[in-house]
Amino acid sequence: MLKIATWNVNSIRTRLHAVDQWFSDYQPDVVAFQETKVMDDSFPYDWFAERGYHVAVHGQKSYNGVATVSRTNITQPITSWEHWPDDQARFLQVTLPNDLIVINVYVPNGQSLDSPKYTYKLQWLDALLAHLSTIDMSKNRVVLMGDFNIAPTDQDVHDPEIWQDKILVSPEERSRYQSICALGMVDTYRMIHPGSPGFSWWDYRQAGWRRDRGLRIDCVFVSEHLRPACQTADVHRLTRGGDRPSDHAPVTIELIND
DNA sequence: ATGGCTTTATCCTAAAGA
Repeated sequence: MLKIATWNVNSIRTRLHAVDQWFSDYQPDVVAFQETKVMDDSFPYDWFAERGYHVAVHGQKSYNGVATVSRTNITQPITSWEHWPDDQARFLQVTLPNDLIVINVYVPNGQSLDSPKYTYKLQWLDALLAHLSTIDMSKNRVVLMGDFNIAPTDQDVHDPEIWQDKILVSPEERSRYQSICALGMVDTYRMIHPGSPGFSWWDYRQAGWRRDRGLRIDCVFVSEHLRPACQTADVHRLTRGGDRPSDHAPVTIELIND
């Protein structure tokens, strides 16, 4: 059994105490981090090496940054797309033993519907879709996970009226989310918990956590080929109530026969 | 109507996040 997680930590160096607590509790095998906010040469490699994890990073200064850690060896890291070069560190694909492809994404936030950052977000998602379309999801073992910055439906939003016409819930964003599914990828949390909100993010402001005003924007997809192997998916929301927490909680799946 | 909180850096003010 393989324990796989995605977690937007909002600075890996500032959050190492929370990472330490959660790794001790859950003992994950593979973790995709987003918003590491650190250049590659300053990543806390030693912390992970001491605990038996291999590390692949794609970082940048101050903003963004993704990293994938695994108890097993990591090969074939890919950090950019030839068809759409991106100067922000938001994508990291690696291969694990048994030809398991693990794709870690930090989808742009977009800021607001009238912002140039929104245009960039939609273009970024189209580039991701172009990349995913080159992989046959019915034949390959693929995990796609990260902070998608999209609440796929109103079920994933604490108060859809408040979020009406805001970023993260627009038809254009949701359409691209559906396009990921149409390529043969399964939204694991929603498959296993069709009736639970499954919020993974709560605003630091307005007592968002205490009032449970959250969104489900962090997701683990598996390829159709892997669907039978995934029978467990969870949001580890208690991390959000810990000491100096990230505003995102880890989202996990467990794969059997691995 | 605005901002609330948290992090980083060109560090006490601004930008970005969602």
